[in-house]
Order: sequence, then C-alpha cells, then structure tokens
Amino acid sequence: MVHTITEHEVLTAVLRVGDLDSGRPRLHVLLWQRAREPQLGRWSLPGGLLRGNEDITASARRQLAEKVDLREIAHLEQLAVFSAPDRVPDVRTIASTFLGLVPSPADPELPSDTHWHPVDDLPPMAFDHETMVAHAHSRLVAKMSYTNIGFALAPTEFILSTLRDIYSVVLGHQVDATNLQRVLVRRGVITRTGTTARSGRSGGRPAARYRFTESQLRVTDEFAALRPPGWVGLES
Amino acid sequence: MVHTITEHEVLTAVLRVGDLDSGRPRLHVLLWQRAREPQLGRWSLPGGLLRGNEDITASARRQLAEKVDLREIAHLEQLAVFSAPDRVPDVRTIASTFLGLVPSPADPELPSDTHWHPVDDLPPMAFDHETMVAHAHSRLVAKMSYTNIGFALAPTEFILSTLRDIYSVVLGHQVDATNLQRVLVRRGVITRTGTTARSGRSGGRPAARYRFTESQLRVTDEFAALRPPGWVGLES
DNA sequence: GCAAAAGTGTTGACAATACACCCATGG
DNA sequence: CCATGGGTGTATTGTCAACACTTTTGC
Repeated sequence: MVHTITEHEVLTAVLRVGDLDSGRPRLHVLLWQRAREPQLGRWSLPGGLLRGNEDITASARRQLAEKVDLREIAHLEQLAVFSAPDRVPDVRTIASTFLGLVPSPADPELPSDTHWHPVDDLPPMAFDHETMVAHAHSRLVAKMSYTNIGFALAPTEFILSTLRDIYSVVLGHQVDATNLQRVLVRRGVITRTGTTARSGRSGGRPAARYRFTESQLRVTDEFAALRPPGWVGLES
Repeated sequence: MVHTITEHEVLTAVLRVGDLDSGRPRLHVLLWQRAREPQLGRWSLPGGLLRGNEDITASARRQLAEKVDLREIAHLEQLAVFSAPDRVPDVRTIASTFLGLVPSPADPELPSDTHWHPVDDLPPMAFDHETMVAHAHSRLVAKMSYTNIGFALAPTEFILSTLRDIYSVVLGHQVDATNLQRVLVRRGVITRTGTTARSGRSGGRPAARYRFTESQLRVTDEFAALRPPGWVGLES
C-alpha cells in the first residue's frame, strides 16, 4: 500500500445577519477571494492547515484571528468532515469544518480580500466550499428552533422587532414578534432589561429592551415526544 | 514551523440493543481488545487509518467489514472529530468518529477479540474512546425522539412490546407502549403488516406486527416552535 | 371462567399560532 | 387626534402522558 501525504485543513463558515437597520436584512457568510491557482479568483471559506500543537477548534480560532482578523466569535461549533479523495487537486486534503457566529452590529475591520456575502446569493466558490456553507446554514436553522443560539447573532441588548428580523432572516420566513417574545420568555431564553428604546422616526410606542439570559449554547426545547415519565418542563 | 507527520484514523461506535428477549435488554457497543502496546489489553472502537483512495465513510465501512467482519450496518453517520494533539502517544493522530447501528436480532459472527459491551458498564477503554462512546450514545438518544432512527435498531418485523423495549433501553427510561404506538403511527414512522404474532407463553391477546415504513433516516418531528406561518404538518 | 397481554378511548396539561384589541409615542 | 409601531389577552388547535377500559387469547 502506498503511503501518500495527507494534509488536514480547518475551514469555518462564519455567519452574520447584515444590513439589519437598512430595510432588507440578509444572512451573510465571510468569504475570502483566492489570489493564486488553483481556482484563482474564486471565493473560499477562511481557514488553513492544522498545526501540530493545536486541536481543530484552536486552529479555527487562530486562522480567523490571523487571516481575517476576526477575534470576536460568539459561537463556534464543529460541523462535518469533508474527505472526498479528490476534493482538492494534487495533495490529499481532509477538511474539518466549523460553524462560527458573529453578533450583528459588530462590523469588524476586514482585510481587503475578504467580504461578507449573502448566503442565498453566493459568488463562484472554490472546491466544495459551497456545500459547506449550505451545511452551516441548515445547522443554524435547525438550532434556532430548539436552542438559544440566537444570542450569538443578536446585539447584547435589542428590541423585539430587531430580534424578529434576525430570526426571520435566518429561518427564511416571516416570524411573528408577538409569539417569538412569548416563546423565548417562557423558555427563559431572553430577559427584559427594564430600559426602553426611544420610538422610531415615525412615532409608535417605545419598545422594551431585552437581552439573552445566557451566552452559552443551551438546548431550550427538549424533546417533546418520548420524554421521561413524570417530566416537568424547565424545573429551576 | 516544524512539519510533523499527521495520521488520520476513522473510528466507529457500533451500537445495538442486545439481550432483547432475555428479560433485561441492554444497549451494547462493539469493542475490540488491543493486543499490543500502547494500552495493551484495553478496549477500543473498531477502526483504523484512512487510506488515500477512500473518503471517511467508505473507510468506516471497510474497517468494519475487514476487522470485525460486520457488513450489515443499518445506519452510519458522522459524529465528531477528536484532535487533541496528545490524544494518542507518539504520532499525531486525528480521529473522525462515526455512529453505526445494527438491528437487534442480527448477531453476526465476530472475531475472538471483539465483543459487545454494555454502554453503561464499559471496560477500561483505550485513549479517548470512552468519550466517543458517550458522544455516540447521546446522539442516538437525541435522534430517537425526532427521527425514525429506530428502524436501524429494530427487527424488520416486530411487535410493539419489543419496540417499547428497544426505545426504553436506548432512552434509559420506561416508555409506554400505548403512547409509543400512537406517536409513531401518527407520524407514519411505523405501519401494521396485517399479520399478528402468536400470543406469549401465558396467554394474552396476540400482538399485531409492525414494520418501519422507511429504512432511511428521516426527520419526523419537525421543529415545534417557530415553524413557518400556515404550517400544516406531514402534508401527504 | 380467569388471568394475562394488546390495544382503544378519554382526559387533562401544556405549548404554540393566530388574531383582536389596548397602549404609548411623534408629528 | 391620528398614524404607527409595541405589547397583551384570548380562542383555537394540536400533541402528549396517564390511565381506565375493552378485546382477545391460553389454560
């Protein structure tokens, strides 16, 4: 059996809700334009080769800090491994992928070759990176409904219509702010701060401000069916 | 920067419900006893190094077929990557892990160094493999409640009390056969075959036989909260 | 008949959507 | 005072656990 060299790379799909106050918010992914062959000019996920003294999570963090100068990742989790033998030409490269989330108003300085792109309108992507973005998006959509993962996308303090926009954009359909509030408050996911925001340009009642109770991923909607006998929700 | 060699291994936690008819069913994982140092005598998950011409899924399948002579995996899915630099001594080794499921009555021939072990009473395990088993188990538990993943653990035809035992063992708590039936039938996960089993040793009404409608993983209990407006469930 | 096991009917708790209605502010 | 957006109350629907009750068999 021939023993070929195998590289291991770590790639992260960093997602963010952009254009929040400017009318039409969109879900963005951070991409980086290749400056050399192969696939020159195509866009790829930030990342790079794993080093000998780091695990893949540390590697993902390091690459984001070094390559795109991004240090404020609110949430980072493993996605999947992409390992088709020919997914990258020449040298066999296995990719571990991550989902990273950045809160919305934060608009970090980025190097000139990296940009935010709408997830539903991607530019020509390098290798199998488009599949990875799709994977990241669907993971995020799934977790929006049964965890508190929204904390990683929202500002530290926000009003409910903002949160509604965030959820709507991520989920891809209209979300009712009224019910969103009730669901998240009952689950203890969000808490009122007590302060209120000034009303908008055209009047209207001032909105109460909220924040996420916790900034650590937690499952908030445990299995509905087949739960243990005598189950009482939430406890606490 | 020093460029050290990195190996990539693929490990699978194969789970099965054992001792089904003998009173006290248990969830088992397939383990393999190490015959050489390091960690001689400890038990490890089946697997081995990735080859140059296969992706990790193919590798997992191959290793199970070769090393433990197991070819009938009803379900196989990626778990997580374990990549701590020192998780294995000497040569840096990254592990991609899988969850594999085998239906219950099947009791394949196994090599003499491999055995089924109860998941809740593991022998001394090699390296970080114990964590991997825990990971596999919790993934399985989660998916039991919102997918049809049970198809991969149950016989092709079964009666409800058998299925209740399978669910109870995996979930770790008593499950009511009555409600289990209703939940799974409403979701279209299981179907009556029409035939009935003969009643047991001590009389009783003969049980209807069922089978899983599909033998491909499918999400059957879509998000309860934050579903799209006008959602009607199931359709068809 | 009688015990045992399987399966059905019913009830109560709870969660979530939908929608009508009230509240507070700016112009 | 009215338009605009925020927030609450409530009806309806649906899901599930719990449990009583009926059905069907072996002995």
